[in-house]
Amino acid sequence: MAMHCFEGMLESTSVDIGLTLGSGQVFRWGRDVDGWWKGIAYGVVVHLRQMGDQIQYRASSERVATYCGEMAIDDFLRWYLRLDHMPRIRVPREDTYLRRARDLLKGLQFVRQDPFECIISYVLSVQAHMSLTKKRIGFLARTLGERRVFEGETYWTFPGADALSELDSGFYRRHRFGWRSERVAETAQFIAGAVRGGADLDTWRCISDDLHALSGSGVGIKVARCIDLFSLDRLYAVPVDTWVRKFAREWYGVTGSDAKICRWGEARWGKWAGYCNEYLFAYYRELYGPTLYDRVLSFNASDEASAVMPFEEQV
DNA sequence: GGCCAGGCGCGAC
DNA sequence: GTCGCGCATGGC
Repeated sequence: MAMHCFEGMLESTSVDIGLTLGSGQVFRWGRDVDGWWKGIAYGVVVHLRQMGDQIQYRASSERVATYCGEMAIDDFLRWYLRLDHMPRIRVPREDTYLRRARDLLKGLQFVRQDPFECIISYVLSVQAHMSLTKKRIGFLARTLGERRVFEGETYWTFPGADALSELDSGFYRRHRFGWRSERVAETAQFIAGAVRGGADLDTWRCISDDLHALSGSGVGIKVARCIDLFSLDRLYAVPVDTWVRKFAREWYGVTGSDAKICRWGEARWGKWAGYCNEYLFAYYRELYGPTLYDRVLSFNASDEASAVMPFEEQV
């Protein structure tokens, strides 16, 4: 059961691992007390540590299957962390907030999340604190995912669409997912039906767009933009959440519906609007919300498996 | 104990 | 197309 460790080094002149993995875009990464960032993505356990311009890695597999095909682990990590892509964001001279935010958060990159995991995660995140969302995602992984033991710690992969689609909304209700229950169940089933035989990036984009158009999926404008930005290479997307509403109003005098703020941001910043919005979002939250230090709790990979498995109904 | 969370969906206009 | 409101749950 214990897995071999594949190690190596990656060049990274522009990406900051802590800013990236601690930004809140991913739910299954954490920083351990030993200084390593630990997580599981695409079914592979990965440990990362930044050492200046280099990133040291340890991984549980040397091959990784993605929607872009199978990759060697170092190619995968360069792709996943988007190490070769850090666009130079041009800031209008008068936009002092964005300039400050960009200078402070230079190195925050968008990870290429697994689209299915990203969709389910953000459907679950609706009107819930990140800590609770993380718990729910972790619960799904422990009950339906595959067990991976790496370096003495237990991890669980995120379940596939076929596994998740076996659950009905009653299961989620019983496990106190609230009104997200019907939406997660419907969405998982929709995706399971749509990805038979695999899906590439274009297919995932169509699936996400369809879910957004489909009422009851739980994919509204905000969740759709998160999926776009964090897993579908649509780096122009501007997700509008409670923090974005605040900085839009207080710093730019923009008010109104989320859709209106979204259009404003995407029109204002153009091609790389996702970066601009994320810099401002993270900067504002750092000033007025929980800081990065507060949010990055010590890592706990080895949560006990749930005593109640989904198909062992205990009433 | 009240307020809020990386909002969505539905029914009125 | 846009606005207002109800919604389950748990953290703080």
